[in-house]
This record gives sequence, C-alpha cells and structure tokens, in this order.
Amino acid sequence: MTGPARTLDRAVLAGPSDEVAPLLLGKLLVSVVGGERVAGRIVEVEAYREDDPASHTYPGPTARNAAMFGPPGHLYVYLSYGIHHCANVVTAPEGAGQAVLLRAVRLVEGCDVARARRGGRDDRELADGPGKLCQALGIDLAHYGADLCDPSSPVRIEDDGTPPPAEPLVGPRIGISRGVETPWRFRAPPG
DNA sequence: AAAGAGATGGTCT
DNA sequence: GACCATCTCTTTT
Repeated sequence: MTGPARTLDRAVLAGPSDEVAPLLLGKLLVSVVGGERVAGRIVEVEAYREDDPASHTYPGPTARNAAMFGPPGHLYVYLSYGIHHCANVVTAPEGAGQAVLLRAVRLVEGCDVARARRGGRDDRELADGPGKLCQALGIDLAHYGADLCDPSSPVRIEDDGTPPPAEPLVGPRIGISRGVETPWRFRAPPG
C-alpha cells in the first residue's frame, strides 16, 4: 500500500546502522540537482559502525568522517579511489559514528537525466553501484552533510508508504578487506 | 562468463 | 608512501 511521498521520518534513522539498513530498502532517494529531479528506489545497502574495522569511523573522528559522527539523517559523502563518489545515510545517536552506504537504486523518475549523466548506458546499469548511483543522481561532495529529512534539501529520502521487503537478502559486504565476514549487506529480492 | 588491470586523488601513517 | 566502502575496458576461458 502506497501513498503520497513525504520526507522520511528522522526517527526511523535513530537506531544502529545494521538495524536501520534493511529499513531503508524500498525508500526513495531523491535528488534535485541542476534543476533536474531524479528519484530511485533503494534496493541495496550496507551498514558500517565505529566498532567495525571496515568503517571509515573505526580510527576515530577525522576531517573526512565528521558527518558520520554527526546527527542522524544527514548525508556522508566521500571520494572513492579518487574517481567516484559514495553516499551514506548517517544513523544512530549523534556521536556514534555509524552510517548506511547506499549501494544501488532502481530509477523511478528522471531516467533520461540519469542516462545523460551516465553516458547513455543501458537503463539497468544506470544506478546499480555506489559510484554509479551518485553519478546518476548528481551527488558529490557539494552535498556533504545535506539533511536527508528536509523536504527542501537537494538530496533527500522520501517515503511513499512502500514497506521494506519482508525477507531481504543478507550477506557479507563488498569491496572491503577487513570485516569481510560481517553480514551487513542487505538487498531487496529481485522483482 | 570470468578474470585482470588501469585510472586517479584524498586521507592517513 | 600505502591504502582504498569503485568502475570500465580488455583479455582470456
């Protein structure tokens, strides 16, 4: 059962990232960049925590990870491999250092804009990776710290009433060298 | 279908 | 100076 989309309730993000992560599946990631609105349904995420050797917050607060130690509901963006941007939703109480990496969305609006930004690739490959997702939605370091729960934010999360999948696919995270066994990757079942 | 390598720059030791 | 929470293209089964 779905309804009109409104910005995500910040209370949803108040828990630990590994508990919040599966709840973000099915929510809408929306960007309004350069006057263009693009929206995608979140279908793959990963949780990161301060007590987790794979996390950017594991070594403690630094200039780069400051947003992850900030209040929940804000965006933590970083530059990956000097080339791609990756976007995270900060969770848990302020000061904890936890976030959920947005790994993939299924575009539901602004496909033409995303296609142009991505170099006219096949629609299925427009936003099926953390770097691709940011490119498709136009998310970069300019959006560091953006409030995802603010309806006027250039990057936000909307809830149209679609419930998270009852049985998300769960497994180890991808592309990391430490904490490889922790099953904190969550995917919506294909369909 | 799978595996390998290069691109490219910020961050931290 | 090493290490990346990646992507794409090329080469090899």
